[in-house]
Amino acid sequence: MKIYNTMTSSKEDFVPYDMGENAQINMYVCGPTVYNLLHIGNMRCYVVFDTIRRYFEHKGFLVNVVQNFTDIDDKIIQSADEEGISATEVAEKYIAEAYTDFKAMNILAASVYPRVTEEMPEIIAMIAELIEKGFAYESDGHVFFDSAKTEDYGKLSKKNIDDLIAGARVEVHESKRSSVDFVLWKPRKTAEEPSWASPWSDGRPGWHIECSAIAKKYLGRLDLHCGGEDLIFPHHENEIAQTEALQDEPLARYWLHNGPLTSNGRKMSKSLGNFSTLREVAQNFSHEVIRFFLLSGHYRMPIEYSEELLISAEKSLNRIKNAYNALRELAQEPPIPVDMNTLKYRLTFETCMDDDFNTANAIAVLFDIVKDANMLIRNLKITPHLAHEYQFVLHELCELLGIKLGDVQTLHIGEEYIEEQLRLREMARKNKDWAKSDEIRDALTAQGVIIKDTPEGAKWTIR
RNA sequence: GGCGCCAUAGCCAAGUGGUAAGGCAGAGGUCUGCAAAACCUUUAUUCCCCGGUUCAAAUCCGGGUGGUGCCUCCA
Repeated sequence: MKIYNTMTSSKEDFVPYDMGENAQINMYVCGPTVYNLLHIGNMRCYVVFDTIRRYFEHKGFLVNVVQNFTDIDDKIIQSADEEGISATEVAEKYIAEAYTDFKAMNILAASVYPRVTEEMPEIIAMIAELIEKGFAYESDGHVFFDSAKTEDYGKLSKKNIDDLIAGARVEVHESKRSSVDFVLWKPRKTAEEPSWASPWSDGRPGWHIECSAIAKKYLGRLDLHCGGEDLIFPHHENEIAQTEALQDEPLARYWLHNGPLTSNGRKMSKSLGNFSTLREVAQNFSHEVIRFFLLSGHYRMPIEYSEELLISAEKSLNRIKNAYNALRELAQEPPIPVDMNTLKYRLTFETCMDDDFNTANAIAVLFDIVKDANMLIRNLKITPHLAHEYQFVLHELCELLGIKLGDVQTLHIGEEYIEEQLRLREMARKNKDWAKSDEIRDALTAQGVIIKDTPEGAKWTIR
């Protein structure tokens, strides 16, 4: 299995710490700051790493996933002011919304979702240790990490300290020794602001230290550290500096970063304002379509978002669903499991995924299955057992990508109503009243019911 | 200014040395009352441009051009 490691800028063979039977691998995913609904660009990260997690599980690993929630931060305090509620209430609210979105996107639950506000003892202890060992200094209630004390600061993002100092675009905080130093602890600005007691001031942690402390507490040794590529610098670089100042082992063996979702060529972000929340997109497209869309390109490449491209993705996924439904109607449970005829698809699928999780190629394999199955059906070469086998492999490989095929979606009209309308349409068709027949069909189509006329009569499926 | 990444058909997108996957859209045909779904045929002599290496380059090297990401106590 080859994985692209940002640290070495190359694809490497995956070698976990634990190599035994039922080996466990530790995976840390940088989670969201909860001050708003997640947008579809945020979602890409969670979908990508959920897919990777599923694939590791398929390979027989027990995957221990830890994903944090940053539940205290300037933006949360700002949202609280705007919404007239407390920072805690803002965080609670958007954590609940995030769980709803994760579930809707069929993202498997992490082992634990630690919250920054509940990890203060660990965070404060880690800062204290950094000061004690000379890697951090206190100044006026602040604590800063002293970048000059590390030997290889910048190794992940391939930056060097001199360039960073030369390129500094923002006025350096008066208490900092160097523009490259970053904050570990900062005092509260107002008495109302949420704060925690510490040896340095009543305040709260900087953004980077939380992930280091949480990863250390819940995972110890990390096989994989994952996040969006915009986190490489400074966030992940700083995590490395903090953690590796206190231990000999690297913070993580493999660093995985997903590419951005773009809108009109620019990274979708809250600051640019060019974002669509998942909720907004989900009004027009199913979550399966959104997930399929997000996996249609390689995870490290940018993906352009537009309604038009979602429509294209929807049609593509429908091709798979149509074949799946056709197979399901023909399928019959085999007495013994067989995969002689479909083993080749599994093997090709795995070859694609083994190559740095190439979901674009893996999806092409799904279309191979669809093409071959459709041809067998068309040429009446399919047996009930073979139909079952094809249906099974299609379902299983889609499931590996987290894409649901078989689930009936919510309809706003009842089945009895549909059946009744179809009876009326059948009568109209017998009388060759095509206008009436088409009118009924169009009405049902508008409500999301697709009618298909077959020799055995009309059949319906949900769009 | 520093450090990266990207450029493949109308659109999206794989492809890191051996002669351009896949999907969407389009065209023609089969099936159908018409549709839907499906099947068949068709759609890049060529991968941003210019040089170079090689028997062989979309792939490697050099130089351009265009786009974009990061360089904050932003996330």
